[in-house]
Amino acid sequence: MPELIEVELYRQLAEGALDRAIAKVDAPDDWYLKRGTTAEELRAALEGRSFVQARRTGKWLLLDIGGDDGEPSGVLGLHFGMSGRLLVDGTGPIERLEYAPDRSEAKWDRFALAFDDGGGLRMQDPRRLGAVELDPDETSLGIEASTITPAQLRSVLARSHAPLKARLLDQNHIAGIGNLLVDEMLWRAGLDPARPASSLSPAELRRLHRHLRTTIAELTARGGSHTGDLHQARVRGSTCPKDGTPLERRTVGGRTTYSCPRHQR
DNA sequence: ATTGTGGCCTGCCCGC
DNA sequence: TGCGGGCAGGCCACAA
Repeated sequence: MPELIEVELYRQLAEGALDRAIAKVDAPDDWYLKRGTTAEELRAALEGRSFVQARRTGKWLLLDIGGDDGEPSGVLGLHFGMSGRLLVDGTGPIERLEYAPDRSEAKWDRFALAFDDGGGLRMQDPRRLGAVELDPDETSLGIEASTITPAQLRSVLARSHAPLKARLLDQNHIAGIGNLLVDEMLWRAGLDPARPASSLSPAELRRLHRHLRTTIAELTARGGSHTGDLHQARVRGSTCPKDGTPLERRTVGGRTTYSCPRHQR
C-alpha cells in the first residue's frame, strides 16, 4: 500500500538519517536485493560513509551516498512493495499500514544499517514485496505524479489504448500512484476507470488533472492513501458515498477496482 | 513499442 | 480446533 504519500513520509523520516556515519550493513535476505545488487556490494558502498540527501521519485526512496571526497558516490534505492515499513532509530511515521500486519517481528527485518552513533535505519517487510537496490534505474521512472502539469498529464494519456486506470498506474509513465489513490481520484473526477486513456475530452483532462492534484494533497494532509472518501466503500456490496448507487467491483488493468456506474462515465 | 496475464510473496480471514 | 482457499497490492517476466 505504500504509494507516494507513504513513501514521502518515509523520505521525511530518512532525513533524520543524513550525515550519520554508517558502521554496519545488515542484508540478511538476498532475495530482497534486486537487479544484481549484492550484500557485499552494499557493504562496500555504505560502510564508513553517510547519506547526504533523501530524495523520492514516485514510490522510490533514494538516498544519496557521500563519497570519501565529499562528492556523491552512489544511490541507495528503497522500494516498499505493499507492506514495507521504514524505521529510523526504532520509530516510524506510520503505525497502521493497510494490508499489512500491525505487529512488528524481527523476522520481518529485510535490511538494516547501524550508525556509528548507536542508532540505525531498518526496513521491515512481512510480505517481501519491496526491494533494496544500489544505483536504481531512475531514468525509467515516469513523471512524478504529485507535481505533474496538465500538459504532462495530457501527454501521458495521449495515444494510449490502455484503460485510463492502467495508464495512471504505469510507473514508467507517471510515478507514484497506487491502487487506492487511483480509485479515489477517478471516483472524484467522475471518470470510468475502464475508459481508453486517450478518450478524454479537454474538459475531462482538466477535471482529472485537478482531482489528481487535490486528491494527493488532501490525502497527504489526512495522513495516507487509505484516507480517501471512497475507501471505506471499497468492500463488496457497498454503495457510492456520493449518490448511493451500488458500487461496481471488477478488475481493470489487472487490479481490483471499485467504481460508481452512475456518476463515473 | 503496447497491452494483457500470470506469478511472486506472506498474513489474514472466512467457511467447513 | 485445524485446514484450505481466496484475497490484498506492487511490480516483473513473459506472450501476443
